[in-house]
Amino acid sequence: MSKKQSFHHGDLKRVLFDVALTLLDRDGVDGVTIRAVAREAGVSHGAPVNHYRDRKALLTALAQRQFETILCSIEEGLSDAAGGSRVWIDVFGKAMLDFGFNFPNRYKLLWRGDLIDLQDAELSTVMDQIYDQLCDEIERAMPQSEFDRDTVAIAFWSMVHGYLDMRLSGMFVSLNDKVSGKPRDGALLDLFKMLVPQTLDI
Amino acid sequence: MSKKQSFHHGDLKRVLFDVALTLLDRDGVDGVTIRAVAREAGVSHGAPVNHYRDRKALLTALAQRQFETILCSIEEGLSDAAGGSRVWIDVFGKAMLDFGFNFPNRYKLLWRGDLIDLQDAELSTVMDQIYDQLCDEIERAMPQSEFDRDTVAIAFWSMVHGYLDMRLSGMFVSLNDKVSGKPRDGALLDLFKMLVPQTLDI
DNA sequence: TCCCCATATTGACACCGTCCATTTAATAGT
DNA sequence: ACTATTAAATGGACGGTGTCAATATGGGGA
Repeated sequence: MSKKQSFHHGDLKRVLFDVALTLLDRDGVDGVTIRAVAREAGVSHGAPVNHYRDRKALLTALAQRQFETILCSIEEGLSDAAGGSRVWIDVFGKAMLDFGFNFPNRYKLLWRGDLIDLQDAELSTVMDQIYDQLCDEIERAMPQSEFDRDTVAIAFWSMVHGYLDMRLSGMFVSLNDKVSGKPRDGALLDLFKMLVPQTLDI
Repeated sequence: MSKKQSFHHGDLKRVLFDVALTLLDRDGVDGVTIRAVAREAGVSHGAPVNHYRDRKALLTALAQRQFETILCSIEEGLSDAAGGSRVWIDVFGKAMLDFGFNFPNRYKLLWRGDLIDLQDAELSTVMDQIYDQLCDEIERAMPQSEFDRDTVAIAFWSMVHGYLDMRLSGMFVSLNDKVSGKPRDGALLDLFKMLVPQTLDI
């Protein structure tokens, strides 16, 4: 049996993870500090090191889990709407945009290469899975085109991520006032969806 | 005349700015700390507050200057290559990509909405100038299209920024190995350039 | 039952940003 | 020319952070 549970605190690792996620949502990544997490979990500031080597390891675990969630959301969307050739744009786009707008702090963490460990095996695995899935769908949708899958995938992901990053960092708000509420969430996807098929002969 | 120069240190404000920029390039934004800048400038850690209210003010000044540089680069590019209807894609794209790859730490600072003051008047002014210039060129290139200027501008800027952000944060490197050196710098621009004119009837 | 060892505690160190009282010295006013 | 004003620089303090090391604790395997 051996419930793999420590002595002092049930399993502290899970508690630390959950607390960290709560703090991330509430205070942003700056609020996810080793000491704050420990405080909120009711343990001393030195306790977490037994479960997460350092802050970067904790944040990496958080990020990895979020990528997993996104991947699930994508797979779910793909299986639901199996069909048309341009579905991948909606599925991937919706998965990313929904996640980003619903959990801005979690989304922003995903791209803080300075705070998470990009060499982490589990993290890069799930990122690869998302990217490969995207490429597969593109390949399936347009077998032969003048641009290879990678270029289309990167262009698409770049646009979606760039849009989210600019929106979530508050840049658009401070740009021209005209832009503030301008881009209907799906506008960019509509644009990309109309652009790609016509030129890349799907 | 009153050369507007302080007593102890020539003009410390300029020195602080220059030192901060050097540290930014060398150590990233995390290295641009009030105390480090003061140390490098040879003054006490309390001195900078007389010229920059706090760290955010210093970083905002840095960011504002970089946007100015980019704007100049764009205007220069536009006046040089006055002509074709798709020039704006190359000019804006090249300006952003060149700046981003040449000064990755400076570029990344521009989008750290948590570290700079987005309400700053001078900062938002120059950001508006860049955005307006982009919209003007789009308007000039395609007077009537089904998508308004703002949508095209945001789509384009989103793609360029997203690409840069993902490259500079090291994400692509850790993604699929196939992607590592894959996207030739101009590939995305070529893609966008080929996409837009065909659909949006320039 | 007893001992081992993973886990938790506590304290230390070196940073950081920010505020404060104090000292400095350049300039303005007489 | 001398003084008063005032902006600018100093040094110390406070509370916060990450990380490390020494110590205490107690559950499970022998």
